Amino acid sequence: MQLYNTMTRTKEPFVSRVPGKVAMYVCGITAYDLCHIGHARSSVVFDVLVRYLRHIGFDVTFVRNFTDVDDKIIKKANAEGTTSQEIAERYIATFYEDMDKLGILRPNAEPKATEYIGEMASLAQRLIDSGHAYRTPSGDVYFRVRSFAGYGKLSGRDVEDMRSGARVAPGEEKEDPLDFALWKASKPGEPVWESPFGPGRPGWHLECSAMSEKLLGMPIDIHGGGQDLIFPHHENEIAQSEAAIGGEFCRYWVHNGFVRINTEKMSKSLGNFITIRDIYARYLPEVLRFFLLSSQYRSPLDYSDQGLDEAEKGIKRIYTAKVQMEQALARAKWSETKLPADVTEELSRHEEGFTAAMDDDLNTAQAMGHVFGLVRLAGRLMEDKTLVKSRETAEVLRRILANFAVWAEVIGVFGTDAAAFLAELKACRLTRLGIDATRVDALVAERQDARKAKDFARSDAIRDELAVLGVTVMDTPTGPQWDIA
RNA sequence: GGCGGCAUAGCCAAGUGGUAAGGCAGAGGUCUGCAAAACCUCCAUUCUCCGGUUCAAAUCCGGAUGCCGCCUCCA
Repeated sequence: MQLYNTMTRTKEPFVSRVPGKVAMYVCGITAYDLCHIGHARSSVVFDVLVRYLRHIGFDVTFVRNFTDVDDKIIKKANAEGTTSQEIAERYIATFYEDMDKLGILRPNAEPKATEYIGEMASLAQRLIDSGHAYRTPSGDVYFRVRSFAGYGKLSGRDVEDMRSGARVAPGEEKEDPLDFALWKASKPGEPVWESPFGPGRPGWHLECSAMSEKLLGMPIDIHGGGQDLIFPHHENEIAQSEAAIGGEFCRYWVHNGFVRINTEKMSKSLGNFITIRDIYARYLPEVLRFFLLSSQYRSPLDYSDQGLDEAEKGIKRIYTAKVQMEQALARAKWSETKLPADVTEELSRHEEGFTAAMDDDLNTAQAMGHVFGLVRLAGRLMEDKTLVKSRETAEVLRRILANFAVWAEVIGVFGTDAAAFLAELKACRLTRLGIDATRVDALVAERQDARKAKDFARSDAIRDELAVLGVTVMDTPTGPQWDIA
């Protein structure tokens, strides 16, 4: 497959370092607050990448960390009069609740920074020994940015340009304003660990370097995260790791685009974020997942209720088609009517199209187009009163359902039982729209009585009444059914 | 100020040289007592604007305008 590599700014054929195996590391969350839709997007994108790599035959070892020691965690802990550990545990728990519902697979390893303090300290020591880092009188350890020739290669920055930037103020004991902390000397009210350079805590960037080296080995194949991590976080990781190991740290850098709100980046600091829970209060998790996959992962994605409504309709249509196909296949007797030749052609076109789209830098938006292509094809066959009875149609429908099952595994959408999903969706929408199901049932029953009595004026009046409530009634061979308009 | 990205129909969104996927909404039709779902048909001679390269450009180059991101914690 082709993957866009931030390092080279081009799509490249993905070739793993060890044939058949992929070592992948994604920056996880700093556990100090509820996750927002931006976290959801990042999680879904890399979840799909892992699923797809496995689908095409790779043995993927996927590591995603939790940052559980950090300024923001400490600040919150002190504000609440509790420990960093308690704060981190609380938000790791909410992370799992939100992400499990979104269908995010658990990684092979989920290291916490605090579990790898020793590895971090020893990495810092190696950098000191090789002259890439230095201690300050107060006990901090800084990375000497100018000692690493490749600094800036990921983010496309030039060290000289950055140095002249007026906004970089020199730290008290830094040799150079660009240097960044590997170890911070202990301060009152902060968690503290012993180290060869005295008591303190690790700097943020160090954990990913230390943990990926320990858990995956160097170089790793894929390193992922949001675009906002490119600088300084990933740039600093490269500097630390490559200075320490004297070789390449990571082969493919993959970054997802932002979720925006009113065309502005959604972020904690801007305060314009919507939590995943806010969405779950109104929409099914699968609707959110479908929405997040409706555009290519590198493009910005504008959040809107309208976008979620459209995603909801789209996914409903797919599940409705699944139910209809299952029903059509329940037939006992089949005819030998032949299908037009172009049916198989179209089927193959969408099957190949889906794979080609996913192969092309995980183009889920395009892949989804092929899903709908098959939905339409199935609908066309089932609509035709002659073809629907054909044995060949049954074969095509089975093949479409089989494709859907495989694809559902890959993108993590429309894989659950169709009837159950539609029932859940209906319940969700009833709540969201404030519709009283009991009252609707009563009206529908009353209308059915009127219909049996051929009192169509009365039956239509009730239909109108239901329409005002936002409900449409469908008369089926097995009796009336209703749904939200 | 430095670096980078994006601009496709009413809305969302694919498409990186060969003549505009898909979804939502909308219009007409089939079906239906009426509807709904589903299906069929229609819905961008055109891709922000201006130049250029080419037999051929939404796609490449130059310029303009607008929006966004990174340069500080951030998925």
